[in-house]
Amino acid sequence: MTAYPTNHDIAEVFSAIADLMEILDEDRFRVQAYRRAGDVIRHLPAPLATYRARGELEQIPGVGKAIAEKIGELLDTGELPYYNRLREKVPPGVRELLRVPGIGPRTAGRLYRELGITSLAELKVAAEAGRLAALKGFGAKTIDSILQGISAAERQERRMLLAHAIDSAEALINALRAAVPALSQAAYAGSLRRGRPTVGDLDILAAADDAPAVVRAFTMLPLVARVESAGDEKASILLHNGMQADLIAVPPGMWGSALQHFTGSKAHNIHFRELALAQGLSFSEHGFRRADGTLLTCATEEEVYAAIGLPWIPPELREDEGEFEAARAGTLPCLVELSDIRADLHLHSTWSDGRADIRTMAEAARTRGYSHIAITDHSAYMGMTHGLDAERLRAQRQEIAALNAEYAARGIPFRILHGVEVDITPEGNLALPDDVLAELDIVVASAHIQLRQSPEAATERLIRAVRNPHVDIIGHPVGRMLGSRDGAPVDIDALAYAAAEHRVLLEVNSGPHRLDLDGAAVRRALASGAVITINSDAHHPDNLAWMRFGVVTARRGWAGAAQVANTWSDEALQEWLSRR
DNA sequence: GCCGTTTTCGGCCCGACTGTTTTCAGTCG
Repeated sequence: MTAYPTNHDIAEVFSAIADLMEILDEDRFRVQAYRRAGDVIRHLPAPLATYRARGELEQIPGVGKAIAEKIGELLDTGELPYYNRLREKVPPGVRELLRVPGIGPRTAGRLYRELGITSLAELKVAAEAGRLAALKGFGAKTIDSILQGISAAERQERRMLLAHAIDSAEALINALRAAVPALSQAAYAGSLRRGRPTVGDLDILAAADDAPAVVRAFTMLPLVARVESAGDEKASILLHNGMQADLIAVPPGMWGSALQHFTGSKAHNIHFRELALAQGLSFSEHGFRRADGTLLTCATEEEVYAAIGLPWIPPELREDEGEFEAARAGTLPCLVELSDIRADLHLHSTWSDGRADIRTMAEAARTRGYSHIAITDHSAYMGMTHGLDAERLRAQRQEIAALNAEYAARGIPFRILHGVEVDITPEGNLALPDDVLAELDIVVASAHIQLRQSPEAATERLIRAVRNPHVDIIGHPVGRMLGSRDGAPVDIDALAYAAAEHRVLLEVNSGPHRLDLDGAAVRRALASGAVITINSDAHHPDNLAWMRFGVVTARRGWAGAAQVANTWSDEALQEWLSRR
């Protein structure tokens, strides 16, 4: 473990504990407790060290006295004796057997105890040598499916980006609609509908009077490479592009309950069903089962939530992180919508590393109905070969002024703000002098290099930038790249307090690899009084469409339109910035 | 191990699908 155990590191320990306990067949509710703690910690907006410093560890849902103590041990020593004792009972390699689809904790435990298998490689050898057949209950089909599962696990199937998942899901739905004209409704659900930054598999829901026929048609689509399982209402398939997709088909009258069930999250559904049970209703994807055995079906999600006395909850909020309490109290937020967006305040052009000139980018923005944009090319700094210095910024200013004059002359209500994306050095200085920044309409300050800093250094770096009187936006604040690097361990609360005090906007960068800030951080930042801006960071006119991913991310952070500066008019933005 | 509009003790969501079974356990979402 690194010098600063990240939330991710610690979450991984608790997930591993849950897996090992489950393999050892320990109490399933204790297993569940560790698993939940791992999941919650993995998505926390601030470093665990920050929670502990404030004595707030036990306020984290799913973290009680015992787990809080273990977090403390991990933060202080990077070690956890309890975890080490488990690893002595079950070699860590046994855990990787769980990655094989179809192998769960019971099977993994038996493979270890009865055959001494302690890794994927050993499992493969044993399966190919026919040694698995010696186990009671292991028939030819089971062994065959394990062999297939091993190759799937070996392919290291990664979670896919939200943007790619949406493309595939929409293609799949279109294909299904074409194959089944009688389809009354079809939609994607799951983590994709909740807008998570990455998605493990596609969950497709379809409604038709003859549901089994829809399942059959689904499994026969040309996009399908292999059928994993198929019944009367569900099927699981592998697409040629490597993605896995699940379908649920229901009669139209059950659309609401099925959509709710299949959208999740798991934690949200468990909480929902507990609330239903408290009212004498047992809920499943088929509807509500009353105490007398009768079934209450729901054609819409609104009916599902209404049945237990709640308003409809937007999918982006369904993580069991307070949405039920807010729904009951009538305080659910009115979330920002893509149609609220009037500006994009972080765009590049061929003046630095963009692929289109300023006019092209501006016209793309006008096509989207925006009223203003900011052109924010890179400052000259280490590694940025085409970055702008003071002289080129002045030349760029003239080009933008000419374009604005042209729009005004043609009576077009559209304005281009002249900005820059200036680098924040590791110490928190800016790569351009103050007098140059003072000439610009708007300044985005971003860190691009040396992101592996201590929590203190990473936070101080950004806060120093916030305190610069010319900085208006902190771009992609933590600097994560999905699938390749974690973000800097920034204390979001501290950053947001400073941003609120100095009237600096925190960015939700909509780039499919970034989505930074993420939803949890947005929520935390808004709670601290900060205002955000959702920007595409487009380097090509097509990239302006990324805005939808940023909006979904902000919605996951409970953001309303008023808290998003690029939903404001140009005049309102100017007034807000000028009052710094 | 966590948690509280039934509870500080006694609960902890629900059902489809599969394979190998004569009635069900394991896995998955």
